[in-house]
Amino acid sequence: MRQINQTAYHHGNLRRAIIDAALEAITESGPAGWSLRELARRAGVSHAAPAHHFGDKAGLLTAVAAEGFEVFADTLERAADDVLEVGVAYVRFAIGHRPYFEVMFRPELYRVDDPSLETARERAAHVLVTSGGRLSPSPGQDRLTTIAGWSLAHGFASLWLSGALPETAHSDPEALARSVIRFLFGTTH
Amino acid sequence: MRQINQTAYHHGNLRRAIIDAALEAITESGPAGWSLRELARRAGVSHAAPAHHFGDKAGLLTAVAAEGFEVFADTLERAADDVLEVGVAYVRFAIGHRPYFEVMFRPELYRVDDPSLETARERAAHVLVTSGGRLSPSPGQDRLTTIAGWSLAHGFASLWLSGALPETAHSDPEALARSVIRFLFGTTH
DNA sequence: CTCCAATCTTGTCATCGGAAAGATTGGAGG
DNA sequence: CCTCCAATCTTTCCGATGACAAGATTGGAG
Repeated sequence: MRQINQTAYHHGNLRRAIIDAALEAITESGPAGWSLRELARRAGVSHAAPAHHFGDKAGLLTAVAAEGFEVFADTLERAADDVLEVGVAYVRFAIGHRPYFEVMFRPELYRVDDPSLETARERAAHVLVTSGGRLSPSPGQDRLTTIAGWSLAHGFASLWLSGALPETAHSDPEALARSVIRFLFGTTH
Repeated sequence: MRQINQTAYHHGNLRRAIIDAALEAITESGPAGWSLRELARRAGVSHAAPAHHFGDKAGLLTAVAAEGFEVFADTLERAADDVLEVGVAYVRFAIGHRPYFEVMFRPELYRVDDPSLETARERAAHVLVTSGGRLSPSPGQDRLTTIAGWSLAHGFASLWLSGALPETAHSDPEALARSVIRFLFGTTH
């Protein structure tokens, strides 16, 4: 059993500590408003310690995005029974796990060909495509339905996060998202 | 009449040159993948010259966002006759003026309380709200319709720009956007 | 023609990302 | 129990950056 004390040469779980610090920092000032050195300071290690685990800044953000896509896929899969709730779950993830979301859909920040990241991303995409198919009025419109639902959920989440939506921001975003989705895809579900 | 030569102490139109350089740089590597000093080099001036016109990096991005919202508002207003085309115009702007779009909806990058920026942003919002009202099935659903249409257009544009949409990316995004919008809001317009 | 204010340059500082080289230590294998 | 290796972390260094201060240049109003 490791003791967690301040003088230990080995941190014990630096990788996790740095990712957590990154999530906090992203929450506070976005995916670009902080430095690797600051995260190292927060974790109580030297400024070069993170490099061992992540290589560089893009490596760290790759780890963040990969973790994000896994939580994302889990969230969507749990909601997959009720098709309309998949869209709500999409919004719930974006708002409830904002720092992940803000990295995931900014591919210039990380390495998109990371294997574990790709796996989780495809898992999430599969739920979206399946839901789109089940919601489609005719087999020929599966693709259109998927893109429409995806765009709606993604757009609502992005606009809400950026604060672009009007006074709306003060109310419950998840409930509002549910209203919007049912408004467009029918209320009979 | 000023001569534009390489040895002139005064650039002549540095403000515009720096903004143009910023738009190019953002196109190449996103809103964070460049430095003020690099823009100064591209414009052929010293590294401190931009500061006189914009103060700091946030000041430059404020100018970019303000200009973007003006072009944006113009684009939407021109399409305002056909309600469904407002959504298409939204997507056309995002893809045709990508560097503007990538800054505009990232408020942590600039000063959101800039007066000229606020004016243009409200002008754009007005077109969206008006279109939502005209598309709404009943007066009580004006707000929901506006948010739905806005989310759909914004989400489609964002996903297309981030490359998240499937093989779709190879086809004509504007036509695809039109299909998606008509799919959800009816084809009778 | 003069002179001021806008514009641009030079110089400086703390900080950053990244790389190199060395120190420490947990734990596998003898 | 001991040794030693590989993973982990530190120290040191470099070029580049954003921001600021002080000084140089010049267009154009009067």
